[in-house]
Amino acid sequence: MPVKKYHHGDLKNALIKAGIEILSKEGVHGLSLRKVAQKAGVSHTAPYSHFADKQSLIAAISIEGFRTIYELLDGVIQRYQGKPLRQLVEGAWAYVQFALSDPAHFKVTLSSVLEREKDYPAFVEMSHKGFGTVVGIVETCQAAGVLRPGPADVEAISVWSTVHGFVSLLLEGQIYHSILERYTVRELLISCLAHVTLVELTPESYSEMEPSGIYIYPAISTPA
Amino acid sequence: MPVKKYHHGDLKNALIKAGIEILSKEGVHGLSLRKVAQKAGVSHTAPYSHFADKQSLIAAISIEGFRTIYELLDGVIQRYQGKPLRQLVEGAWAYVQFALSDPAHFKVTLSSVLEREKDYPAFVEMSHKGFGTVVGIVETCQAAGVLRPGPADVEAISVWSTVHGFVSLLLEGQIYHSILERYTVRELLISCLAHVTLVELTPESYSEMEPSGIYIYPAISTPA
DNA sequence: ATCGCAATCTTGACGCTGTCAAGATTAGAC
DNA sequence: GTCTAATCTTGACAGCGTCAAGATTGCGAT
Repeated sequence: MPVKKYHHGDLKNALIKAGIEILSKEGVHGLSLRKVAQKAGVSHTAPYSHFADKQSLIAAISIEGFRTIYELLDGVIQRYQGKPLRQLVEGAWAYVQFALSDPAHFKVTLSSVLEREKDYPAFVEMSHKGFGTVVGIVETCQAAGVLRPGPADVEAISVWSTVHGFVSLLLEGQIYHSILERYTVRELLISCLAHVTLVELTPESYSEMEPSGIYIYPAISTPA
Repeated sequence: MPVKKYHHGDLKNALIKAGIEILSKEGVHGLSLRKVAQKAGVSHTAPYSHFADKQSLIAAISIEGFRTIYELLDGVIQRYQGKPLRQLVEGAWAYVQFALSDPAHFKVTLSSVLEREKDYPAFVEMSHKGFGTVVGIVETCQAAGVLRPGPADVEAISVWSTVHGFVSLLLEGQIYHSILERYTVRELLISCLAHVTLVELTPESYSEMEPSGIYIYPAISTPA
């Protein structure tokens, strides 16, 4: 633990971390390179030794977002070995949880402030890794008769589109009180997922068989 | 047609129009109040006579986006009277077309740069109107046995989530070449929609019965 | 008709932003 | 121990959103 050196030692990661924190607290609007630098205790141009420009820092933050999603999904797969439907539902739920617990980070990661993804191969790689995990869950579900047969990547797009669309609309306030008064977010998610599954899936039928969910992110209560 | 007066006459709408154009050409990053003002031929603070701040202009631009979506959906309903499945598929397709033809405007409209929607009642009203149209299509489809029975607004969320999620992932580059090489965007959309419908729906079965589609927005070819 | 007011638009300024140029500091290879 | 490249700082610039003050003008009341 160095006290105060000219060379920071691990400034790059410190900047990414500072950026994610500012994003969480102040939203995408409050994220500036100068504030990130200040938070890391360096001058306002120090970031340029590690990032070509602001976009490049944002790309790094997006990568961390995808890494989080990947790790959440991977954790779900481990936790529900041999239970394809649970992997599907809880994987989707973990995705929603992440989005609701850190909306700004989620938006930056997937609703991307980031143009020209092609310039950031590390970003592409990590997002591929995340998609690959979804495909894996889909394949497991197909083998178990939970999802339709067919090309797993195409099926994965349908599944991911549903979940991602739902959480996007939710974050953008496009799902209104008149609905959120009657149903919890989890029930609505399951209602969406019920369309893609071959087996019967309702909030009631699923909740009967589910254990108390333990998640990294605290449950977000439905706004009244 | 006034030539050049001190008072513009219809500056508010001119600013909205200029904003949408800049958005289309330069993306959300290139949208600044000063540039919008310049494009409308007024000084850099003139917009403040019509909009409280930048957010307020963006809200107006979002409203126009929702209006466009609403009109597209309404046009589809008119064009396919008595054909619920077509209303569903072509409505979704129109949504995708708008998003692909003007990604920045679509993103601003629905992936919203706009926080605190509550401060913009006109925005809320127009987005409600759009959602109401979706609910209408859903009800028609339910009556025809094309969609599952149940609360139409909940079903509408599932449908809209699927379509919106698909187009969002597409715009963010999250649907990869390995898939887009094999399928057109329209086929992938229909594949997603097939999950929500009760009737059989495949790109092949649907395309056999579809007329050559005429749309306001030109078809976007699938990137090779 | 014109007076006066309120709406509209301009000029000027402020602090904040991303980015570039030039120089200071230091870690690590030889 | 010296040299070099990586790292960080200081200073500057234009563009941004926004506020304050003042100029211009359309329009209703008189």
